Amino acid sequence: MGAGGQSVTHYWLFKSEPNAWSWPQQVAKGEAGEPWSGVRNALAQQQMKAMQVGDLGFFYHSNIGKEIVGVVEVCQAFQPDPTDSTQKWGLVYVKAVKPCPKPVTLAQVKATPALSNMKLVTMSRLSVQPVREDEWALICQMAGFHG
DNA sequence: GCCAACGTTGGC
DNA sequence: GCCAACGTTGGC
Repeated sequence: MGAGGQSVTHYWLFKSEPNAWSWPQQVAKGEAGEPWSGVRNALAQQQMKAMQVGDLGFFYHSNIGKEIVGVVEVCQAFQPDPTDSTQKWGLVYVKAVKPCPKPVTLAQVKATPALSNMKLVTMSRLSVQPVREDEWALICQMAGFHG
């Protein structure tokens, strides 16, 4: 990638309460993926607008678990959210890529100085967040991924 | 179950 | 257009 600079993969983090939508449910959707509907926050919305097919994201369980449990890939770009009658909000589709061999907990993230600027720490209520490339690489290591 | 953070709403 | 009140999210 990189030639022309427009196919660079960007990294994200999607939060979900496992009560409402869990990693196993996401995995069960397979290649078809799942519309990430219901986001009603302008900042989170901006992130989804900026996403491109092929971008990767962490799947984070909020409230219960409080850990990054897997990796998802954006498989459909930003489009209107059919659950929104005001036509104001949109969504992207994400599909499960792989589970984390070792889930990375919020406590671990907070205990890691290099991750202390993550939105997960500094803007804990933002449900869709950008992740820097160096943060992505480090968390992948911590999660037990190689390469 | 509590509380802090923060976005949204509505009165002025 | 400001700001107080309120609701929601999410960590603890």
